[in-house]
Amino acid sequence: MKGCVQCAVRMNTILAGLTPEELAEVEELLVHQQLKKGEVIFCEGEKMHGSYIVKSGAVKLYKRSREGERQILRVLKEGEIAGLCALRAKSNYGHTAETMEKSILCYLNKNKLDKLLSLNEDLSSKFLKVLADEIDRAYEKIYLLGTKSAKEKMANFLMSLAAGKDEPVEDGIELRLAMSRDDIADMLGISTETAIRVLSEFKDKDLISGQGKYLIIDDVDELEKVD
Amino acid sequence: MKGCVQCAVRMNTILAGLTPEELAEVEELLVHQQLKKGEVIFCEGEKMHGSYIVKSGAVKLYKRSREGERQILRVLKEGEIAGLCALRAKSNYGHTAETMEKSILCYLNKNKLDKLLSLNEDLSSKFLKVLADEIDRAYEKIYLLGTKSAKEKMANFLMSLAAGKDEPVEDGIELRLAMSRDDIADMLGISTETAIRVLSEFKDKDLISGQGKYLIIDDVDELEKVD
DNA sequence: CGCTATATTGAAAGCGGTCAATGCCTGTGG
DNA sequence: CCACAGGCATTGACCGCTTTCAATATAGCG
Repeated sequence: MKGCVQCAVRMNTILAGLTPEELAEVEELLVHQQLKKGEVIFCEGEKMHGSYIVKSGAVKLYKRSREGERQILRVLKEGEIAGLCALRAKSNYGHTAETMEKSILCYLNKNKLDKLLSLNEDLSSKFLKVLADEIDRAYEKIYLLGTKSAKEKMANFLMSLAAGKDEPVEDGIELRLAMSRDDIADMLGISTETAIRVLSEFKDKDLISGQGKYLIIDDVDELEKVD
Repeated sequence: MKGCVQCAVRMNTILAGLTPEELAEVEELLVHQQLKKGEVIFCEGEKMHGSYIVKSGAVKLYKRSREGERQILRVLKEGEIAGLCALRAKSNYGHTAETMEKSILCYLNKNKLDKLLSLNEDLSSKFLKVLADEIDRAYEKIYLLGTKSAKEKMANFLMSLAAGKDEPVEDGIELRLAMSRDDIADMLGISTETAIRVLSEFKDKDLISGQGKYLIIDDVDELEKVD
């Protein structure tokens, strides 16, 4: 468990910045979990019991219909939190969370989280910012899904991945997609085939190159103008 | 200004439940505004300065692209809050807010709101719940936009309006849409013509009746099963 | 009472989805 | 080490839903 506190301090999570006493408190609240790729952390409709800080790896949040249609709502990376709905009054998870690769998570029990929040107003303030940021991100996604074509969605997706990198490789921006074509399609609200076709078209037009999970953006300017 | 405090108490807002002293505090923070239909409260990209509680009327939040495509993110009714992004670190509104009818708003300056939040942990807790609820709502919308057909979106929209009413009129549920076909289309991420055509089809199939802003859901069960 | 915005309908074109076949890549067992 | 199975990626053909463009109809408003 000591490791959890260590990681809370080192990591760029909302828990960073707590006082030593608070961390001692936190120590009792955190539970480490190591999960393999493809494991379900919690499931839509399941009774809600807490949140999970992603310490390493990646987690996708999604909803699925009875017919199997799936929409990926969000991909969480290191330092982000799954199950924020633990802060709500309602008591069931509204979506499913699943690891996309081997991941380490810190579990925060809801009751203890609530207690911690009521003790520490600075932590509340941080959570408010995290939630408000998440709303903004969600609004942006609603906008993209509601108004953009498949090509525009894909271009936007590739550029959002590129935004993380500040080291433009010699000729372009190198990306490694940590997900399948299927996942990409379900993030963008298009079919897998369309996703693949759009990528192929981008390659034909020399906007991108590479293959499989390793892609290179060769022409950012043109990608921005896709139409 | 006294009226603001009165309304804060009476209204079902997050400000309800504050102690008398806190309300006295709030009194200085609130500013009333009466706006006509179609007035812009704040604009995407504009420097952020505060939030607005909707006291009466309705407010739509939307984003718009350079080409004029518009996506309505959310419609706020009495008691809800526009400009929640005031809680974030970033300093610009991420979307535009505009009244959909004559509305009364209470303005909450950001700095004072922050102060109030730091003074009152219960208020922080309420805001956390409001924000978490909003995230859930946004996720649901992402799911609908990403996976559903025009008909399904419309059916879902009509039923969500019906959900507010508990008095099923003799033969069906009476709805009065407080918005144009254009607005509906931009909420669902479809074209105006498609929105109208879907409504016409529903009428042909006797799922709904009525015209203009007054519609009646005649067959909820069938509407739920729409394709 | 005309004017302008909104609502409605038609026809044609295009984007994206579905179905189907094939290729590719990896892990596994013989 | 190789063959094979299963999953993922890719491409083609075709179809249907949505959009777009255009023409009216209708309604709210000054």
